[in-house]
Amino acid sequence: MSSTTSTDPLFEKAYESSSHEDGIYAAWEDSGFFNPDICVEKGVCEKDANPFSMVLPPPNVTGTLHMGHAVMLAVQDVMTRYHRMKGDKTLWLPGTDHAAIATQSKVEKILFDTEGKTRHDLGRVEFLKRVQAFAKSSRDTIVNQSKKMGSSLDWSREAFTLDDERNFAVRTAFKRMYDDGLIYRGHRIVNWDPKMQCNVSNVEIEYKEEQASFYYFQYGPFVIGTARPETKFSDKYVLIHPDDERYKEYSDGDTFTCEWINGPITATIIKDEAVDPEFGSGVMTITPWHSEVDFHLAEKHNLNKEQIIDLNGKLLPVAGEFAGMLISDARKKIVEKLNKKGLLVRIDEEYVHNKATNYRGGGILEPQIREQWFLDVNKEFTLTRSKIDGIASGDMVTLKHIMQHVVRSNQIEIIPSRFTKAYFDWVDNLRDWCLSRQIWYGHQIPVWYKGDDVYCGVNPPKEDGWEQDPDSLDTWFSAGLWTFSTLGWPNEDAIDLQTFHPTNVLETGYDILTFWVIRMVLMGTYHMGEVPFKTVYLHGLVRDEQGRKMSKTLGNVLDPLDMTAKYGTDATRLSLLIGGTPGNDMKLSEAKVAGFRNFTNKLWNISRFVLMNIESPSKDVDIPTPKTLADTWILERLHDVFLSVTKDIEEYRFSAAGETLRDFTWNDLASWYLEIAKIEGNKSQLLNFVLNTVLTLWHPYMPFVTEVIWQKVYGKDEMLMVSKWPEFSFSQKATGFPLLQDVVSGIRSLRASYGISPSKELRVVCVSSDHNDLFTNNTEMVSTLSRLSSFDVVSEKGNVEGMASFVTSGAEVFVDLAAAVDVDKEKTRLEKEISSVAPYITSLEKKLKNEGFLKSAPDAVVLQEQQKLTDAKEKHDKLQTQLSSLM
RNA sequence: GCGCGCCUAGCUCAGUUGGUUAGAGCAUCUCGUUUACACCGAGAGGGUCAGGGGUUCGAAUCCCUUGGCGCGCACCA
Repeated sequence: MSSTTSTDPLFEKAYESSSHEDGIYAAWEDSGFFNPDICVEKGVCEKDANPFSMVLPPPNVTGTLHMGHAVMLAVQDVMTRYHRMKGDKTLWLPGTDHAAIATQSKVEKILFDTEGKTRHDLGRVEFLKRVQAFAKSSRDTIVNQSKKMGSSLDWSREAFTLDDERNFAVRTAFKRMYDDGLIYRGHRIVNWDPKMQCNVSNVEIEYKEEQASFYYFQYGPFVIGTARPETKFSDKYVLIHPDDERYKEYSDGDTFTCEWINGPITATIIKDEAVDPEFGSGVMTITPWHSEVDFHLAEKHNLNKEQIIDLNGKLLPVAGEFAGMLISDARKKIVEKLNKKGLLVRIDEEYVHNKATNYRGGGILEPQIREQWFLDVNKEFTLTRSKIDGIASGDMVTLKHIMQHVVRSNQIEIIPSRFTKAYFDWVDNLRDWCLSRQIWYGHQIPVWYKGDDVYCGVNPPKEDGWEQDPDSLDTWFSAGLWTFSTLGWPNEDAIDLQTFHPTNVLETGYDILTFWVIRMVLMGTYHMGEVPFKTVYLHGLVRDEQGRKMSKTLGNVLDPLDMTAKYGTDATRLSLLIGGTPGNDMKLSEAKVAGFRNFTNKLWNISRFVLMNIESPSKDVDIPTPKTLADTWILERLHDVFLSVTKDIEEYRFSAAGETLRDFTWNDLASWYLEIAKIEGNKSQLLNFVLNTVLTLWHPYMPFVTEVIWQKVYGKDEMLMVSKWPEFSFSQKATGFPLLQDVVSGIRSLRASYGISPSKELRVVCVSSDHNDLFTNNTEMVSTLSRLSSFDVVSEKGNVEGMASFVTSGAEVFVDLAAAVDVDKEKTRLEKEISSVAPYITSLEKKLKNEGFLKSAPDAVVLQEQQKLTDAKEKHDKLQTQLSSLM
C-alpha cells in the first residue's frame, strides 16, 4: 500500500486510480469547462477562437456500454481535449439514440419474460410508457459510464433522438422532403419481419448461412428448382433464358397446362436474361409477392402478383388444404403431397443459401408487398440553398448525386481512405429508402388522412376528423439529422448552429458507415445545404485475444468498467488508443491493459521524483537555458516529441503519437535524463519545464493521472484540462550525446556478458581523437552511469593489455575486467562483431560502385551511404586491431 | 461472383511519399549496485517481412500471381 512520508510530494508510492478518478471528473464538471460558452466566459478561449465541434455517435438506449463505445469515447476525447487545450472553441456533444426497433424489441422481450405479456396486452400508450422508462434508465447508465471513461462531453447540450426538440426537427425535415416530392407512399416489396410485425430496410438485414433442402419438381414439361415450395401455389409463369439451347423449342408467351399442388394450372413461358441457365435446371417459376427479384421481373413483364403468405408467416387460402399453416410446418407436407403425385424429381440436401434475418431480434424476413413511405434518392429537385462547392443554390440535383459529389470532391474526407470505396459502392447502388416502420416506439409519421385526403405537416391539421398515420419512422431518419438537430435546427439563426456546423470530425466505427454516416450526408446536405462534417474518421472493432467478436454468449466480453476499476481509466484508454491503426480491428487482452497500468504508475513516479528536485514548482515556468549537454539533449528531444505528437494528433495518428510519448517518457526521460539529473543536480527549472510539458502532452490520453498530479502540485484552482497546449521553440543540438549513450551501453553490455557484478567498479580507457572534449567534460556522468572507478580519456591507446574492448563511432573503449577477461571469449566476441560488419561493408561498397545508384539516387542518399561506409570501415579496422592484439 | 483488408520476432502490432544492418510493447533468458518506481533497473536472444515472379540503382513498401485468414456487397428460382 502507499507510504506517506513528508518528503513524498504526492504521498502515494503507487498511483491508485480508483481513489482519484471520480473526484477529478466531478471537478471538471463543476468547472463548466466542458461547455465552450463557459470557456469563452472565463477566458479559457477567445471569443472569436476557431470552433472545433464533434457529435458523439449516440449510443442506443438498449443497454450498457461495451469496449466499442470505450474506444470511441477515448479517441474522441483525445481530439476534444487536444483542441480545447489548443484554445479552440471546442464542443463535443453527447446524446443517446432511441434505436426504435432495437429498443422496442428489447422491452417486448423483457415484458414477455417477466410478465408473460405482449405489447398488445398493454396497448400503445401503456407500452410506450414502459419503453420510455426503460430508455431513461438505460440513458442514465450510459451517461455514468461515459463519465467514468473521462469523456469531456458538454452535458449541458445533451440530446436524445426522440426528445421534443428532435421530434420537431424530424417533423420539419419530413415535411420539407415531402413538399419537395422526395417522400412518397407506394406499394413496394419490403423486408417483412413476421415476428416483429414490422418491415426493415435493406441495411438492417443480416444474412445467415444455412444448409437447406433444394427441391426439383416436375412442372409440365420442365423441371423447376426451388428452396421454397410453400410459395409455389399460384406460380404460373415459367422463366427461361432466351439463349438456353435446351429449351429453344419454347417461345416467349407459350402457355401450357400441368398438374400442380392443388390441381391443374395454366402457365405462361417468359424468356428473360435474368435467368441463370447454370443454376438448378435453368428454369424457374416466380413469386412476385414474396421475392424482390421476382417483383421486379413481374413489373417488367407486367405479370400478376398474388400474395401467398400472410403477415404472420401463415399460408393464405390460395394454399387450399395448407391454408393457415406456418411456413415451417407446411413445407414438408407440400413436398410430401407433390411426391405422392409423382411430381418430386429429387432433393438436393447440400444446398447452402443465405437466410435473411432481422439484425435486430433475428426474425426470419419474408418479402411482402406493402404500402410504405419511401424517400426517393433518384428524383431531381431544386436544392434551394447550397454552400456546397460545385453545386449552386437553385441547381437541379438528386440526393444520390449530392452524396456522390461531396465525397468525390473531397469536401468530406474519409479516413482511412480505402473506405471511400465502400462509401461509393453503397451510394452508387442506393435504392429508395423505406422510411416507415410498423412499430410504436419512434417518431410517428407526420401525415394525416381523412377519406382520400392526405395531409403532411409539422403540426396536425386544425380541423377534426383527421387520423394520423400509425407508422413510425426508421430510427436512422432522426439519426441522420443529428449533426444539426442537436445544434438548434430548424431554427436557422441558432447560435450553436452558426458556430458549430458543419462539425469538424465524425468519429465512429467502420461498421456504421452505411447505416448512419451515409444518412447524415444525405440529410445534412439536403437540409443544411452543406456537409455535416469535414472528416470521417473510422476506428476498428475491438475483438478478444483470439480475434473473435466479443459477445455475451461466448463469454469473452471485456467490460470497460471492470478494466477501469482494476487498472484505471487512463490505462484502459491507452490500451485502446495505442497499438492499432484506423479502420483495423484490434485485439484486446487484459494483459495489455495491465501493461499500460504499469506505465501510468511510471509517469506517476517520474513526477514524484521530479518534484522532489524542484524548489518551488511553477505552472508557467519558461524554457530554461541548458547548462549541460544532457540538458540540451533532453530539451532537443522534448521539442522533437512535442512537434511530432502535435502533428500526429492533427493527422489522426493517435497510436503513433502515444507511442512517441511513451518512448520519450520511459526511455529518454526516465532511464537517461533523470539518472543524469541525479548526478548533475541543480535542475529545478529544467525539470519543472519538462514535467509541465510532459503532463500537458499526455493529458488528452491520460486525463486523470495527469490532472491529479497537476492539481496536487499547483493547487485545486489550477486545471490542466484547460491549460495551454505547449508552444515553444528550441533549436540547439546535443550532438555528442548519443555517443556518450553508446559508450555507457557498451560498457554495461560488456559487464553483463562477462557476468561482472553491477557493484564492481571498473577501470575504462576511452581512446578518441575527435571527441576528447566531449568525454572529458562528461567523465562523471559516464563513470556513474556505468559504475566506473576511472574513465581515462586518451588520444593514443597506451597499455591496454588484457582489457576487453569495443568500438563505437568516434571512440575505442577498453574495459579493464581485471582477471575476468577470457582471451578466447574476447576473441570470439570480436570476431562475431567483425563478421557482422564485414558483409555490411561489402554491400555498401557494391552499392557505391554501382553507376546506376550514383546516377539515379539523390545526392543526399549517396552522401549518406558514403558516410556509412567510412564509419563501418573505421569500426572494422579498429576491431581488427583489437583482435590481433589478443593473438 | 465482385470488392476491400490482413499475413512482419513466441504473442499483439508499428513501419507515412520505395533509400540505416527491419522496429516497439508483452513474453523468454541472465544479472540486480542505485530508496522516484519490483506496476522497477541493466543486459541478451529472437524475423528469408506468407510463397513465386516482375519493375527499379535500390522493395516489407509499387505491379502481377499463388496460397491462407477475415470482412463488405451481390446472388441465393
